[in-house]
Amino acid sequence: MSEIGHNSGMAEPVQGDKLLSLVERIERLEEEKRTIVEDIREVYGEAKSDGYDVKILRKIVARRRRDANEVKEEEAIFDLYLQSLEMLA
Amino acid sequence: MSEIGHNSGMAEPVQGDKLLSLVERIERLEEEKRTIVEDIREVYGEAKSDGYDVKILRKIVARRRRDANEVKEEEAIFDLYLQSLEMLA
Amino acid sequence: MSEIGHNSGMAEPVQGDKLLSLVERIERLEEEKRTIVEDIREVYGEAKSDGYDVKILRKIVARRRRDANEVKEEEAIFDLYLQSLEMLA
Amino acid sequence: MSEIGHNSGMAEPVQGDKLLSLVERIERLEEEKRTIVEDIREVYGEAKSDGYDVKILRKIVARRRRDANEVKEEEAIFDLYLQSLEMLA
DNA sequence: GCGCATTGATGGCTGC
DNA sequence: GCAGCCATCAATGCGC
Repeated sequence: MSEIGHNSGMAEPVQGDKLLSLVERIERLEEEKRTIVEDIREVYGEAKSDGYDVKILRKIVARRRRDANEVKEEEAIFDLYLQSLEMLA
Repeated sequence: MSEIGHNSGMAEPVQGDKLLSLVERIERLEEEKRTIVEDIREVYGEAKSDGYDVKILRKIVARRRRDANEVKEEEAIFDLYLQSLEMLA
Repeated sequence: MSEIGHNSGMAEPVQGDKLLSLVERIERLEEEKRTIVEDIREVYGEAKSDGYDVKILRKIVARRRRDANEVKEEEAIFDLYLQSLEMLA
Repeated sequence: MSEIGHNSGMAEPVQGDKLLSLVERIERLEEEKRTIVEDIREVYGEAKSDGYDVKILRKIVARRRRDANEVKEEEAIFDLYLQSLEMLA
């Protein structure tokens, strides 16, 4: 077989383009990501012109993110307990 | 004035919510970004199940990105040279 | 044990000073680094007084560095491909 | 004149090599810098094998650096005051 | 004082 | 499953 990628199935159309397709999907997504990142930067820029201290603002956002994660963490543990209890029931 | 942020203009409604508004816009964008990042991971995962070597695939993507950047870079340098020359004119 | 750091061996003299020793070695190296960085800045300064456009000069240096890295990169990718092929053998 | 760089003086030997010379001096210094950076990394690695928490260690070093800078800062201000006083003397 | 370039830190991925 | 590595992202410092 001339393709890289094991291709365990049989009889596939356009199979040779799979790699290119994957690459292009990734590149498309990376492009979107880049856009978002720029948008975020712009919001920080706007905050700055509003007189906010960007560095502190970043810390606030990071803190809230961390707090949110901790909440999820707690819930995950809580769920684990629940499951454990259910197993014993 | 009781607000952080200099607020050089006058008579703004809901002005105290500006900070919160900024934070929430950022958080919204970060959420979108997280989604994209997950999508990218999924595509790599799909590539893997197709039998592609993810590590190499990443290198390929990185390489193409670098090539594209290089083109831009070249143009930037070219422009710089032009500017330098104009200064001497 | 009263020390931070596990210290799995036995019978060490001055063992409590290990942390300080590490910190000081790092600081010494950082000092050296700072010197080098200043030297580099000075060379750019000299270039500037010679009439060279520092911004462009930096680009040139960066470019040469990148080219060198690219060679290494190519070799790395080449090796990766080899590995992938060996796995299929 | 065929050189970039104004070269305001006169009659210089090897003048065309000035650019290359500058670039090479910079590259030499960057190489040294890279070595130092590696050395620093190694010390952190050693600290790690000694059981120290690298992240915290970095914070300690950063803190001490900051403190040292602040001392210098103070001294600089102090010197400024001195100068000011001398001017009035 | 701002923007840019470098440098340091964090988090995810890979290989043992 | 965890440690080491790499890539990304924030932060500091410099030059204009």
